[in-house]
Order: sequence, then structure tokens, then C-alpha cells
Amino acid sequence: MPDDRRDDRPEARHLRCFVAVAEVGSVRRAALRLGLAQPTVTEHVRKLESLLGFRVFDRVGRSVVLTEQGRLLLPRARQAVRAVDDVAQGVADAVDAGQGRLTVGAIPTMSPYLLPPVLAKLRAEFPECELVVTEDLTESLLDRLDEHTIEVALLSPPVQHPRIETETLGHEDLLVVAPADRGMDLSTGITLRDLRRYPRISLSAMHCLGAQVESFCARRDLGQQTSCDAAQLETVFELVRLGLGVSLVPAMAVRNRSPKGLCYTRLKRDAPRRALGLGFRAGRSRSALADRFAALVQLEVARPAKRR
Amino acid sequence: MPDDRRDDRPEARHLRCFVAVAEVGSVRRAALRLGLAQPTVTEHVRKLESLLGFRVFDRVGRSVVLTEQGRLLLPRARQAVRAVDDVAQGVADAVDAGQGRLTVGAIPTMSPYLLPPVLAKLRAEFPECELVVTEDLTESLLDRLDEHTIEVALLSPPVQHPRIETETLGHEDLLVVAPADRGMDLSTGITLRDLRRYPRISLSAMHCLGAQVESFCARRDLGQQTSCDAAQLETVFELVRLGLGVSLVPAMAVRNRSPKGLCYTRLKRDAPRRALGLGFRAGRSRSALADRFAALVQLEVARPAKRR
DNA sequence: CCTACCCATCGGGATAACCGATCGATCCTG
DNA sequence: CAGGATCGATCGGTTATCCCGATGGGTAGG
Repeated sequence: MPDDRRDDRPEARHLRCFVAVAEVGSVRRAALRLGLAQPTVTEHVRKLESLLGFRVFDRVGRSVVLTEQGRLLLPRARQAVRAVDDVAQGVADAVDAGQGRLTVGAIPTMSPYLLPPVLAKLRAEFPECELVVTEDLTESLLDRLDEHTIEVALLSPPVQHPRIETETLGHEDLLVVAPADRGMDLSTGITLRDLRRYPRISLSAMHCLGAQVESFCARRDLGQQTSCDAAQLETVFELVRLGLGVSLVPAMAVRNRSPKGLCYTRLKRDAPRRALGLGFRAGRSRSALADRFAALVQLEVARPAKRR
Repeated sequence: MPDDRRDDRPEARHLRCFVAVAEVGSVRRAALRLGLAQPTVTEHVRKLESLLGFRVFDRVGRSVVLTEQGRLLLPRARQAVRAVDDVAQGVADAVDAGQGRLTVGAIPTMSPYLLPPVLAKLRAEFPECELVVTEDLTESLLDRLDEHTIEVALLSPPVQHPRIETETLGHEDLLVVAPADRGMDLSTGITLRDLRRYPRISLSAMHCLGAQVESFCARRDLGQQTSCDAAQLETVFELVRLGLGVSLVPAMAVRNRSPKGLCYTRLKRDAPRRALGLGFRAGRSRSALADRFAALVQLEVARPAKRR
């Protein structure tokens, strides 16, 4: 570990004065250009010479001329000043270009339906950005947000974590999915009562969606009708297709799905919903990429559902 | 002409603190490394954030973590700090490597004899150096020194100029050169008396050497013996070879010359000499190359004359 | 010779840099 | 869960230096 404790190093303003004087060939005019008084420029140049250990100007007559060492210093000083002055603009440019890394997390019941279009648009906007995606259950995402392994998480509010704050972007209906050949009359929608007549395929309660459905069903006296407990939504759909029962699934999972062997409908009244939102670590700034990601998710959530 | 009068630009010390904190991940340890107190580092980082217009660290818990913008800033800040810190060493390296330009002048009666070996050695030592040679009469060299078109001049002190200072490096004898078939007995040297018996080939008095010889001869009652007045030493040698007379020439002009048709000798007593030296513009610093050039000229002048 | 100009110096006032001490919050530990 | 330890932020006060106007010395130009 290097000791940086050297107090005999030049500051940017010393080099700025030197460069200005060298370029205009006059202390006075350099002071004009720098918006400083002439003695200030003189002092800074002398300070620089003292720091560097050699003269950079010869004071000849009533003007100053570069020494050979000064001539060698000039391009280096120019570059150093430029490097210092350009850091801010460089970062701004990098942000505009979308450089940098975005680490996102998403729960499995949203990830495959929301992330692809959003990330595709983000990539299209910022080809240079680096995207790191983590798919995991809510609790793991919260932990990762807390330790900042991920910057933003796509999940269903509300969540229980003291240092995670969420933004709810909207809600989506949970639809009833049933086998296509069950003879249910779906044209006018169905009610809770209809639903009770069929065994229910449930998603594992370790998913927040599973727990939400479970909670909903429990409140509606549908709790004990479960015939299967699947670990992922894809399995739920397949089990329904096989005729083992009906289920409640998020609308986004239905949107682009082939309807073969399945039929979907909305509950007539009191339709269950789940919130869609983003989680952030409280007290941490959000990158430009994260902001843009949030906006794109917002747009995607607000997109009108096109039925088939 | 750009207006540099912006007072909202970072200083090197701000960036130094930022880089240190980012690298060690702790304000306190960064302060240790920088040899500063912790509040100072905090203040500088906050100042930098204020100047840049965005946060570079998230203050999370009892530690600081880079924001995404801070992450983008880090390499740029590192490079800027490095550029500032390296200017001094960079110039030192460039000087050691002999980079830069050396502008030398020399009078025609020294230039072809002293410059080649000296410049060859300089080039061998510093292959990267740029050498600019001007050959002219003393007055022109003085003017060029004054206006600093040349940095150092090889000439014969003393000179008359208020702002030019000279260093005398040594003296050299002026030798008598005569046609080889004149029957002069040179084995024991010759005297002024011998010299008076021959017509004299003189170098033009616009050369300082010509004036010096003229002055010497005038003091010794040899003034009116001139038979020819040549503009350059080469012509003098040729005229002597043709038997038109004898002359006084500098030893260095004889050193590597073919003796065909000529013979040289030193005056027995009261041998004329000329000073060899360097001229510099007073009040101007000397480049490392000029110093080395002076040292090499000194060596060359001190080189023992090897007779043939 | 005299004026005008330029850089260096001087003295003082404003700014910031820098510090020690302290606070509040967090993390670790018993 | 209480206590200590540690870290960063904040607070006053001191010092350094930044910056200025005024002045002096030396040079170029009239």
C-alpha cells in the first residue's frame, strides 16, 4: 500500500497557470485569460517551480520565456490539466452512453415475462451497458439488495425488510386457468362458487405468488381444495392442461402463451390481483441505468393487455 | 482564445482523496494513507461531489461505497492524478533521455574542427536529442544568442556584448603554415624574423581569427606583408600550398589535415594563441543538453594534440 | 531622457484547508 | 440485549495559501 502522504505535489491550479502563461507568453495576459490578478499567476508559477525543483521560465527583460525544461513540461502539464478538467464531462458522457453495470434481480413468477422485453429495450438504448440478472425468491432478492449484490429487484410489494424500499408500479389480475375441455362456460366469466367445484393446482408457497394465491383462497374458503403443489408456473400450466385441476395465474404469464388445451378467464367479481413493483436498497443512490430500467418496467406494466 | 476563468473545477487534492477512499474503501484508512485527518478527507470528497454535481459515494452504515457514477469516475480520476503527479518525473526522465532541442552556433574557424566530434558524442549519448547548428560570424552569433535563436555559441572570447557572457575553455596555438618545398628548416622551429621574409596569406578580418592574426602581426611589425586575403581557411591552405605565401592558422585546423604540400611549425617564442570558449545569453537558464555540450567541448579542447 | 509597459515583490484580507474533539449511527461481542 | 468499539459526519478554531491592490525595478520604445 503506497504512502501518498507527500505534500510536495503540484495542484491543478499551478499547472493551469503555467500552461496559460506558456501559451500566451505573458503573465499579464495569462492572468486576464484565467480571470486572476497578475501577482497570483506569478505566485503560482513560482510555487510550481519550487515544487518541481527547476525553473520553467526565464525572466528575460519584461517578458517570460520557457526554459528547455519548461518546454518539455508544457505538453505534460497540458495533458494533466486536461485530464483533471475532463473527469466530470467524461463521467457525464459515460452515463449518457449508458456505460456501467446494472445488476437486476427478479422473482421467477415475473422474470420470464417482464425482463425480456425490458432488457431488450435497455440494450437497444445503451448497447454498452453491462447487464447482470439474478432470478431468485423474494427473500434472497431482499438480502442481495441489502448487501447491494443487486441494485434493483423486480418483485411484488409489499415486502418486509427494514432497509429495502419498494415502488409499486401497478397491479395485474390473477386469471383462472382451466383445461379447455372441461365444459366450463367462460363466456360470461365465472364466480368463486364455480371455482370451488374443481380441484386446485397451487404454486409452491415459497413463491410469493403462491403465498398470495393461498392467502386469497383461504380468505374465500377455497383453502383445502389443493390437489397439486408445483414449484414453478410452467408446471402449473402443464398440470392444468392434463386436467388435474384449475389454478390462478398472473395475467403476464398468459399473455404470450399458446392457448392449446387451456382456457383462461377473469373472476367476475372480487378478482385477485398482485402488485408489481421494484425494490431498492434504502439510502443508496440509483444509477442512470436503474432509473431507465424502472421507467421501462413501468411502461411494460402499463402496456394494455391484448387478449387472444 | 478560450476563457479559462472557471472556478468550479476540481483540484488534484480532491481527486487524490476520492481515489484513496475508493481504493481502500474507508475514509479513515484513506486519511491514514494520505497523511491527513479524517475530517479533511470527508470535506474534500464532499467538495468534489459538489463540484461534479453528483454523489460519488453512498454513505451506507458506517462505511462508504462507490455509486455507479463514482465507479465510472474512479479510473478517470486515477489517470488524472497520475498525470499530475508524473509531470515532474516525466520531465526528469525526458531530460535524462536527452530529449529536447539544442541550438548551437559556431564561428567558421572552429565549427568544422570542433563540432563534428562533439556533436557525434552528444548524439551517441542522447539519441533522442534534436541538434540545430548555425555557423556564422561572431557578431551574428551574439545577436542570435541575444534573441535566443541559439542557446550556446562556440567562439573565441572575449566578445563585446552587454548581455552575453562567455566561458573560456582553453587556448590553442596558431601555427605557421608554409609550402613544403620552401626549404625552411622547421626542425628547430622558426622565429618572427624568419616569418618576415615571406609574403603572408591572411584570413579576412571579418573573421575574428583574421582580426586576431592581423592584430598579432601588426604588433610584431608584420602588418604589411599580406599578399592575399581569403574568406575561409580552406582557401588559405590552398593558397599556401600554391606557394603564394605563409600564414598563421589554428592548430585544430591542422590536426586532421593532409600534410601534402604543406609544412607546419610553432613559432619559437611568443607564439600567438587564440582563446576557445562558449557564449551564453546572460540571465537564461542552460538546458541539460547545453551543459553536456559545454562539457564535451571542454574535453575536446583539452585533448592532447597528437602530431603527425 | 522619458514614458509606458511588464514582472516581481509587498502587505493585508478573504478563503479554504486542516485539525482535534465530539456526535450519532452501526457493527460486533459478551 | 446491553455495552464497547469503530466509522463517518459535524463543529469550532487555527493556520496556510490564495488572491488582490499597490508599489518597485528594469526594459523597450518614443
